Amino acid sequence: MKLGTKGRYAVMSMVDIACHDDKEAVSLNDIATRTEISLPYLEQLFMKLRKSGLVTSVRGPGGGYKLARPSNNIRISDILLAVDVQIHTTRCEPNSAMGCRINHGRCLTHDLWDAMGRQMALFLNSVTLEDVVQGRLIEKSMHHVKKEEQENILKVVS
Amino acid sequence: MKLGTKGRYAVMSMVDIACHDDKEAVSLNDIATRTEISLPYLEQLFMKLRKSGLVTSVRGPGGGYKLARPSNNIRISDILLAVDVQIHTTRCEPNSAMGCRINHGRCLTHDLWDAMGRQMALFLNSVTLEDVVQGRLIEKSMHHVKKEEQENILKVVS
DNA sequence: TCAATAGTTGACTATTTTACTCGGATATTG
DNA sequence: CAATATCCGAGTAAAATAGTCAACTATTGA
Repeated sequence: MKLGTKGRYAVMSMVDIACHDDKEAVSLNDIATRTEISLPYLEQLFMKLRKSGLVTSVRGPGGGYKLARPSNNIRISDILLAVDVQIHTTRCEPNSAMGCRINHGRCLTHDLWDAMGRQMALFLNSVTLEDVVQGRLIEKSMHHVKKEEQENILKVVS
Repeated sequence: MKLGTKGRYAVMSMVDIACHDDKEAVSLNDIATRTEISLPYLEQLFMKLRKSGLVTSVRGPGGGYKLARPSNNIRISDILLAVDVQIHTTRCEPNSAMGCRINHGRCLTHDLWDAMGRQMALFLNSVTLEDVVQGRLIEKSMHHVKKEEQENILKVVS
Protein backbone atom coordinates (compact mmCIF):
# COMPACT_ATOMS: atom_id res chain seq x y z
CA MET A 1 0.00 0.00 0.00
CA LYS A 2 1.78 3.05 -1.16
CA LEU A 3 1.33 6.63 -2.16
CA GLY A 4 2.57 7.17 -5.72
CA THR A 5 4.36 10.12 -7.23
CA LYS A 6 1.20 11.55 -8.73
CA GLY A 7 -0.38 12.47 -5.43
CA ARG A 8 2.91 13.35 -3.81
CA TYR A 9 4.04 15.61 -6.63
CA ALA A 10 0.66 17.29 -6.86
CA VAL A 11 0.75 18.23 -3.19
CA MET A 12 4.41 19.26 -3.36
CA SER A 13 3.69 21.58 -6.26
CA MET A 14 0.68 23.10 -4.58
CA VAL A 15 2.75 23.69 -1.47
CA ASP A 16 5.37 25.34 -3.65
CA ILE A 17 2.80 27.73 -5.11
CA ALA A 18 1.30 28.40 -1.70
CA CYS A 19 4.73 29.46 -0.48
CA HIS A 20 4.80 32.29 -3.00
CA ASP A 21 3.09 35.66 -3.15
CA ASP A 22 -0.52 35.30 -4.26
CA LYS A 23 -0.18 38.16 -6.71
CA GLU A 24 2.18 36.67 -9.25
CA ALA A 25 1.78 33.39 -11.08
CA VAL A 26 4.32 30.61 -10.59
CA SER A 27 5.53 28.90 -13.75
CA LEU A 28 5.83 25.15 -14.06
CA ASN A 29 9.41 25.64 -15.14
CA ASP A 30 10.23 27.18 -11.78
CA ILE A 31 8.43 24.43 -9.94
CA ALA A 32 10.19 21.81 -12.05
CA THR A 33 13.57 23.32 -11.17
CA ARG A 34 12.87 23.55 -7.45
CA THR A 35 11.20 20.18 -7.03
CA GLU A 36 13.15 18.24 -9.66
CA ILE A 37 9.93 16.99 -11.20
CA SER A 38 9.97 16.83 -15.01
CA LEU A 39 8.12 19.62 -16.81
CA PRO A 40 5.90 17.38 -19.00
CA TYR A 41 4.79 15.44 -15.94
CA LEU A 42 3.92 18.65 -14.13
CA GLU A 43 1.92 19.80 -17.13
CA GLN A 44 -0.11 16.65 -16.97
CA LEU A 45 -0.83 17.14 -13.29
CA PHE A 46 -1.70 20.82 -13.54
CA MET A 47 -4.14 20.12 -16.33
CA LYS A 48 -6.15 18.20 -13.79
CA LEU A 49 -5.63 20.64 -10.96
CA ARG A 50 -6.95 23.42 -13.18
CA LYS A 51 -9.94 21.45 -14.42
CA SER A 52 -10.82 20.73 -10.81
CA GLY A 53 -10.76 24.44 -10.08
CA LEU A 54 -7.90 24.36 -7.58
CA VAL A 55 -5.61 26.62 -9.61
CA THR A 56 -6.04 29.26 -12.28
CA SER A 57 -3.67 29.64 -15.18
CA VAL A 58 -2.05 32.63 -16.85
CA ARG A 59 -0.70 32.02 -20.33
CA GLY A 60 2.17 33.66 -22.12
CA PRO A 61 5.46 35.00 -20.80
CA GLY A 62 5.40 35.71 -17.10
CA GLY A 63 2.47 33.35 -16.83
CA GLY A 64 2.00 30.30 -14.67
CA TYR A 65 -0.42 29.12 -12.04
CA LYS A 66 -2.02 30.63 -8.95
CA LEU A 67 -4.13 29.10 -6.24
CA ALA A 68 -7.80 29.57 -7.04
CA ARG A 69 -8.67 29.83 -3.34
CA PRO A 70 -6.84 30.78 -0.14
CA SER A 71 -4.59 27.98 1.03
CA ASN A 72 -6.64 27.48 4.18
CA ASN A 73 -9.54 26.57 1.94
CA ILE A 74 -7.77 23.83 0.00
CA ARG A 75 -7.73 20.45 1.63
CA ILE A 76 -5.15 17.80 0.85
CA SER A 77 -8.01 15.53 -0.13
CA ASP A 78 -9.08 18.11 -2.72
CA ILE A 79 -5.67 17.92 -4.36
CA LEU A 80 -5.53 14.14 -4.33
CA LEU A 81 -9.02 13.85 -5.76
CA ALA A 82 -8.10 16.29 -8.52
CA VAL A 83 -5.28 14.08 -9.78
CA ASP A 84 -7.35 10.90 -9.42
CA VAL A 85 -5.64 9.56 -6.35
CA GLN A 86 -8.28 7.70 -4.44
CA ILE A 87 -8.12 5.28 -1.59
CA HIS A 88 -9.15 1.82 -2.67
CA THR A 89 -9.40 -0.50 0.28
CA THR A 90 -12.19 -2.82 -0.81
CA ARG A 91 -13.13 -4.66 -3.93
CA CYS A 92 -16.58 -5.44 -2.76
CA GLU A 93 -18.66 -3.81 -5.44
CA PRO A 94 -22.28 -4.92 -5.39
CA ASN A 95 -22.72 -8.33 -7.06
CA SER A 96 -18.99 -8.73 -7.51
CA ALA A 97 -17.65 -12.26 -7.53
CA MET A 98 -14.63 -11.43 -5.41
CA GLY A 99 -14.13 -11.30 -1.76
CA CYS A 100 -17.48 -11.37 -0.02
CA ARG A 101 -18.28 -15.02 0.60
CA ILE A 102 -17.22 -15.81 4.13
CA ASN A 103 -20.00 -16.44 6.65
CA HIS A 104 -23.08 -16.86 4.56
CA GLY A 105 -22.47 -14.08 2.10
CA ARG A 106 -21.54 -11.46 4.68
CA CYS A 107 -18.05 -10.04 4.28
CA LEU A 108 -16.46 -9.56 7.67
CA THR A 109 -13.38 -7.89 6.34
CA HIS A 110 -15.33 -5.37 4.32
CA ASP A 111 -16.11 -3.33 7.42
CA LEU A 112 -12.43 -3.37 8.35
CA TRP A 113 -11.16 -1.91 5.10
CA ASP A 114 -14.03 0.46 4.99
CA ALA A 115 -13.18 1.76 8.44
CA MET A 116 -9.54 2.13 7.48
CA GLY A 117 -10.42 4.06 4.36
CA ARG A 118 -12.66 6.39 6.33
CA GLN A 119 -9.88 6.92 8.85
CA MET A 120 -7.54 8.08 6.13
CA ALA A 121 -10.14 10.18 4.38
CA LEU A 122 -10.97 11.98 7.61
CA PHE A 123 -7.34 12.84 8.09
CA LEU A 124 -6.83 14.07 4.55
CA ASN A 125 -9.99 16.12 4.82
CA SER A 126 -8.84 17.71 8.03
CA VAL A 127 -5.52 19.02 6.73
CA THR A 128 -5.30 22.10 4.51
CA LEU A 129 -2.49 23.41 2.34
CA GLU A 130 -2.00 26.16 4.90
CA ASP A 131 -1.54 23.58 7.63
CA VAL A 132 1.25 21.97 5.65
CA VAL A 133 2.97 25.24 4.78
CA GLN A 134 2.91 26.36 8.40
CA GLY A 135 4.01 23.00 9.74
CA ARG A 136 0.81 22.54 11.73
CA LEU A 137 0.76 18.78 11.48
CA ILE A 138 1.79 17.37 14.80
CA GLU A 139 -1.36 18.82 16.28
CA LYS A 140 -3.54 17.07 13.71
CA SER A 141 -1.66 13.87 14.24
CA MET A 142 -1.79 12.40 17.70
CA HIS A 143 0.87 13.00 20.32
CA HIS A 144 0.99 10.46 23.08
CA VAL A 145 1.75 7.10 21.57
CA LYS A 146 3.04 4.42 23.87
CA LYS A 147 6.73 3.55 23.58
CA GLU A 148 5.99 -0.03 22.64
CA GLU A 149 3.64 1.03 19.85
CA GLN A 150 6.15 3.46 18.39
CA GLU A 151 8.39 0.63 17.36
CA ASN A 152 5.63 -1.29 15.63
CA ILE A 153 4.35 1.78 13.82
CA LEU A 154 7.75 2.30 12.28
CA LYS A 155 7.62 -1.22 10.89
CA VAL A 156 4.15 -0.84 9.44
CA VAL A 157 4.67 2.55 7.92
CA SER A 158 8.22 2.08 6.70
CA MET B 1 -3.41 4.43 -3.20
CA LYS B 2 -4.86 1.00 -2.87
CA LEU B 3 -4.80 -2.13 -0.82
CA GLY B 4 -3.82 -5.10 -2.98
CA THR B 5 -5.09 -8.64 -2.92
CA LYS B 6 -2.13 -9.88 -0.92
CA GLY B 7 -3.06 -8.04 2.25
CA ARG B 8 -6.75 -8.42 1.71
CA TYR B 9 -6.57 -12.16 1.09
CA ALA B 10 -4.24 -12.71 4.02
CA VAL B 11 -6.66 -11.05 6.42
CA MET B 12 -9.66 -12.79 4.86
CA SER B 13 -8.01 -16.16 5.30
CA MET B 14 -7.02 -15.45 8.87
CA VAL B 15 -10.58 -14.39 9.61
CA ASP B 16 -11.77 -17.62 8.06
CA ILE B 17 -9.55 -19.66 10.35
CA ALA B 18 -10.50 -17.58 13.36
CA CYS B 19 -14.15 -18.41 12.67
CA HIS B 20 -13.45 -22.09 13.19
CA ASP B 21 -12.89 -24.19 16.27
CA ASP B 22 -9.37 -23.76 17.59
CA LYS B 23 -8.97 -27.50 17.99
CA GLU B 24 -8.98 -28.64 14.39
CA ALA B 25 -6.78 -27.33 11.59
CA VAL B 26 -8.31 -25.64 8.57
CA SER B 27 -6.99 -26.76 5.20
CA LEU B 28 -6.09 -24.32 2.46
CA ASN B 29 -8.39 -26.25 0.16
CA ASP B 30 -11.35 -25.37 2.35
CA ILE B 31 -10.30 -21.75 2.55
CA ALA B 32 -9.80 -21.65 -1.21
CA THR B 33 -13.30 -22.99 -1.76
CA ARG B 34 -14.96 -20.58 0.64
CA THR B 35 -13.07 -17.46 -0.34
CA GLU B 36 -12.57 -18.25 -4.05
CA ILE B 37 -8.86 -17.53 -3.73
CA SER B 38 -6.66 -19.89 -5.76
CA LEU B 39 -4.91 -22.60 -3.83
CA PRO B 40 -1.36 -21.87 -5.08
CA TYR B 41 -1.75 -18.23 -4.13
CA LEU B 42 -2.93 -19.17 -0.66
CA GLU B 43 0.05 -21.47 -0.29
CA GLN B 44 2.33 -18.57 -1.04
CA LEU B 45 0.66 -16.39 1.56
CA PHE B 46 0.55 -19.01 4.29
CA MET B 47 4.22 -19.72 3.87
CA LYS B 48 4.82 -16.18 5.07
CA LEU B 49 2.17 -16.26 7.76
CA ARG B 50 3.77 -19.41 9.17
CA LYS B 51 7.29 -18.06 9.03
CA SER B 52 6.11 -14.98 10.90
CA GLY B 53 4.68 -17.21 13.61
CA LEU B 54 1.04 -16.23 13.14
CA VAL B 55 -0.13 -19.73 12.25
CA THR B 56 1.06 -23.25 12.88
CA SER B 57 0.79 -26.00 10.30
CA VAL B 58 -0.27 -29.64 10.49
CA ARG B 59 0.80 -31.83 7.60
CA GLY B 60 -0.89 -34.86 6.16
CA PRO B 61 -4.57 -35.73 5.76
CA GLY B 62 -6.80 -33.79 8.11
CA GLY B 63 -4.04 -31.23 8.37
CA GLY B 64 -4.08 -27.52 7.69
CA TYR B 65 -3.39 -24.38 9.64
CA LYS B 66 -4.32 -23.08 13.07
CA LEU B 67 -3.84 -19.70 14.69
CA ALA B 68 -0.65 -19.68 16.71
CA ARG B 69 -2.16 -17.26 19.24
CA PRO B 70 -5.67 -16.34 20.40
CA SER B 71 -7.40 -14.10 17.88
CA ASN B 72 -7.49 -11.20 20.34
CA ASN B 73 -3.71 -11.28 20.31
CA ILE B 74 -3.28 -10.98 16.55
CA ARG B 75 -3.41 -7.48 15.18
CA ILE B 76 -4.30 -6.69 11.58
CA SER B 77 -0.93 -4.99 11.30
CA ASP B 78 0.75 -8.26 12.27
CA ILE B 79 -0.91 -10.00 9.34
CA LEU B 80 -0.09 -7.28 6.85
CA LEU B 81 3.52 -7.14 7.97
CA ALA B 82 3.77 -10.91 7.62
CA VAL B 83 2.87 -10.81 3.94
CA ASP B 84 5.07 -7.77 3.27
CA VAL B 85 2.31 -5.22 2.98
CA GLN B 86 3.71 -1.99 4.29
CA ILE B 87 2.53 1.56 4.08
CA HIS B 88 4.81 3.65 1.92
CA THR B 89 3.89 7.30 2.07
CA THR B 90 7.25 9.01 1.68
CA ARG B 91 10.25 8.60 -0.51
CA CYS B 92 12.47 10.75 1.59
CA GLU B 93 15.22 8.35 2.47
CA PRO B 94 18.28 10.06 3.89
CA ASN B 95 20.42 11.59 1.12
CA SER B 96 17.88 10.70 -1.52
CA ALA B 97 17.72 12.95 -4.55
CA MET B 98 13.96 12.91 -4.76
CA GLY B 99 11.39 15.01 -3.13
CA CYS B 100 12.97 17.02 -0.34
CA ARG B 101 14.14 20.28 -1.88
CA ILE B 102 11.48 22.89 -1.26
CA ASN B 103 12.28 25.64 1.22
CA HIS B 104 15.99 25.37 1.75
CA GLY B 105 16.26 21.64 1.94
CA ARG B 106 13.40 21.14 4.34
CA CYS B 107 10.60 18.99 3.00
CA LEU B 108 7.27 20.40 4.07
CA THR B 109 5.26 17.56 2.69
CA HIS B 110 7.33 14.93 4.42
CA ASP B 111 5.62 15.61 7.74
CA LEU B 112 2.26 15.32 6.05
CA TRP B 113 2.79 11.86 4.61
CA ASP B 114 4.50 10.79 7.75
CA ALA B 115 1.52 11.83 9.82
CA MET B 116 -0.83 10.05 7.46
CA GLY B 117 1.18 6.85 7.63
CA ARG B 118 1.20 6.98 11.41
CA GLN B 119 -2.54 7.51 11.42
CA MET B 120 -3.06 4.35 9.42
CA ALA B 121 -0.54 2.34 11.39
CA LEU B 122 -2.23 3.31 14.66
CA PHE B 123 -5.53 2.10 13.33
CA LEU B 124 -4.19 -1.20 12.04
CA ASN B 125 -2.40 -1.73 15.34
CA SER B 126 -5.55 -1.11 17.29
CA VAL B 127 -7.70 -3.71 15.54
CA THR B 128 -7.35 -7.42 16.27
CA LEU B 129 -8.63 -10.46 14.39
CA GLU B 130 -11.18 -10.93 17.16
CA ASP B 131 -12.47 -7.41 16.61
CA VAL B 132 -13.09 -8.20 12.97
CA VAL B 133 -14.72 -11.55 13.63
CA GLN B 134 -17.06 -10.04 16.21
CA GLY B 135 -17.85 -7.01 14.08
CA ARG B 136 -16.41 -4.61 16.63
CA LEU B 137 -15.27 -2.02 14.13
CA ILE B 138 -17.66 0.86 14.30
CA GLU B 139 -16.43 1.53 17.81
CA LYS B 140 -12.82 1.69 16.69
CA SER B 141 -13.78 3.90 13.79
CA MET B 142 -15.34 7.21 14.71
CA HIS B 143 -19.07 7.81 14.87
CA HIS B 144 -20.13 11.39 14.58
CA VAL B 145 -18.99 12.65 11.24
CA LYS B 146 -20.70 15.74 9.91
CA LYS B 147 -23.18 15.25 7.07
CA GLU B 148 -21.17 17.46 4.72
CA GLU B 149 -17.99 15.49 5.37
CA GLN B 150 -19.67 12.15 4.76
CA GLU B 151 -20.11 12.99 1.11
CA ASN B 152 -16.50 13.96 0.61
CA ILE B 153 -15.21 10.92 2.41
CA LEU B 154 -17.09 8.70 0.00
CA LYS B 155 -15.33 10.42 -2.88
CA VAL B 156 -11.89 10.07 -1.37
CA VAL B 157 -12.26 6.49 -0.27
CA SER B 158 -14.17 5.23 -3.29
C1' DT C 1 3.19 -50.59 2.76
C1' DC C 2 0.71 -47.91 -0.30
C1' DA C 3 -2.26 -44.37 -1.70
C1' DA C 4 -4.32 -40.15 -0.71
C1' DT C 5 -4.06 -35.80 1.50
C1' DA C 6 -2.00 -31.62 2.50
C1' DG C 7 1.81 -28.61 3.49
C1' DT C 8 6.66 -26.84 1.42
C1' DT C 9 9.47 -24.56 -1.94
C1' DG C 10 11.45 -22.03 -5.76
C1' DA C 11 10.98 -20.31 -10.06
C1' DC C 12 8.47 -18.49 -13.62
C1' DT C 13 4.82 -15.66 -16.32
C1' DA C 14 1.03 -12.63 -17.36
C1' DT C 15 -1.37 -8.59 -16.29
C1' DT C 16 -1.98 -4.16 -14.64
C1' DT C 17 -0.59 0.09 -12.98
C1' DT C 18 2.58 3.70 -12.64
C1' DA C 19 5.41 6.99 -14.19
C1' DC C 20 6.71 9.01 -17.24
C1' DT C 21 7.94 11.07 -22.56
C1' DC C 22 6.91 13.29 -27.09
C1' DG C 23 5.09 16.26 -30.57
C1' DG C 24 2.62 19.77 -31.63
C1' DA C 25 -1.00 23.51 -30.86
C1' DT C 26 -2.56 27.84 -28.74
C1' DA C 27 -2.31 32.08 -26.22
C1' DT C 28 0.30 36.21 -24.49
C1' DT C 29 3.88 39.55 -23.97
C1' DG C 30 7.42 42.82 -25.46
C1' DC D 1 7.34 37.99 -34.82
C1' DA D 2 9.94 35.64 -31.51
C1' DA D 3 10.12 34.01 -27.03
C1' DT D 4 7.62 32.08 -23.23
C1' DA D 5 4.24 29.39 -21.29
C1' DT D 6 0.15 26.86 -20.88
C1' DC D 7 -2.79 23.31 -23.36
C1' DC D 8 -3.71 18.52 -25.12
C1' DG D 9 -3.66 13.69 -26.84
C1' DA D 10 -1.24 9.75 -27.49
C1' DG D 11 2.18 6.62 -26.71
C1' DT D 12 5.84 3.87 -24.05
C1' DA D 13 9.03 1.82 -20.63
C1' DA D 14 9.61 0.12 -16.17
C1' DA D 15 7.96 -1.68 -12.04
C1' DA D 16 4.77 -3.87 -9.10
C1' DT D 17 1.09 -7.10 -8.60
C1' DA D 18 -1.24 -11.24 -9.06
C1' DG D 19 -1.16 -15.59 -9.94
C1' DT D 20 0.70 -20.22 -11.99
C1' DC D 21 3.45 -24.50 -12.22
C1' DA D 22 6.06 -28.43 -11.12
C1' DA D 23 8.10 -31.12 -7.95
C1' DC D 24 8.97 -32.54 -3.16
C1' DT D 25 8.04 -33.95 1.78
C1' DA D 26 5.40 -35.39 5.76
C1' DT D 27 1.36 -37.74 7.74
C1' DT D 28 -2.66 -40.54 8.04
C1' DG D 29 -5.60 -44.48 7.36
C1' DA D 30 -6.80 -48.67 4.93
